[in-house]
Amino acid sequence: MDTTRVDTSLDLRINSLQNCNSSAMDLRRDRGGVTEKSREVGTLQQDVGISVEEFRRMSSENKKLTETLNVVLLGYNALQSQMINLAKEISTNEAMDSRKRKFEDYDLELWKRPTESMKSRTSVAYFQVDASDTSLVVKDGYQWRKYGQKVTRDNPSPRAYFKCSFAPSCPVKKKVQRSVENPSVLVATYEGEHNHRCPPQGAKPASASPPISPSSVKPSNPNPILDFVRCGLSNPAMKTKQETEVGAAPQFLVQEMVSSLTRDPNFTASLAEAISGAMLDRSRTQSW
DNA sequence: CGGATTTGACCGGCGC
DNA sequence: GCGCCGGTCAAATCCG
Repeated sequence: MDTTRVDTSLDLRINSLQNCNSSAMDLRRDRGGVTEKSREVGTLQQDVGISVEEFRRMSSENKKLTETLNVVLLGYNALQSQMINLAKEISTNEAMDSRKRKFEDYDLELWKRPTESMKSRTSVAYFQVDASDTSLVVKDGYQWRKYGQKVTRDNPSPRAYFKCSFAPSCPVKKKVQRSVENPSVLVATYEGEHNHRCPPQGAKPASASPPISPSSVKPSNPNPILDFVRCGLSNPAMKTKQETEVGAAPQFLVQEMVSSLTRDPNFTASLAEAISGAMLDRSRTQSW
């Protein structure tokens, strides 16, 4: 985008304002004398004429800028739809086992229907812990009762199963397992929604810190996993961090997709080409 | 002693 | 039908 034009117009606006101000000051200073006044009126008329002309020029520039912005927005929308189509293709065509495929279809569904999916009952959170810490306890504001532990096939570290301590009145469950990629990270999968507020903090010691950003956990993960925490909102100690994650869930998904796409040199080149092409076409058709 | 945790057994879904 | 696997149950054990 041609930013120099914007800067010029702004400067002109400032200069014209300065002219007006100085003229008004001069008028106040030279109250006596008709010839002085008539000379001043002539100067003011000149200033007004210049200002109207500048105003027209600025309006014209604004119009051009608005049109350019529309072109950029159209390109953005086209790229966004291409991104969604690409995500669909990847999820359906890639050769992977059925479980992983199901998971990605679920992710795609989240992408397509974010508002409905945000109401879904499964969520994932990541907790930074000491790699030597073998306990699978995370500090998420709620009290849990462990009811099982299993070693799963895809992860050598055991998976712990927890129920909310308010069960059976509260049906929420969670699974906690150490990340395969990063042993110092616990992955907590929550199922269901709490129908009560968080118990007071300090009731039960826990080893892990509050949830952390997944982008700092899985920098090499090419497949973004929806990460948000719905519980703990009523707990002031947890509120700031977790509210951020809840609100930023769709934003995080977008950021992950953008970052994974920008890691792709082909996509970056295509994007740069598309934008520069659009800009060049625009500048050719417009008489700047 | 009561609540929480551990751990082996059991169950159901799914693929072959 | 069988085996695999994830999830759950429940008796045993631990701990404050």
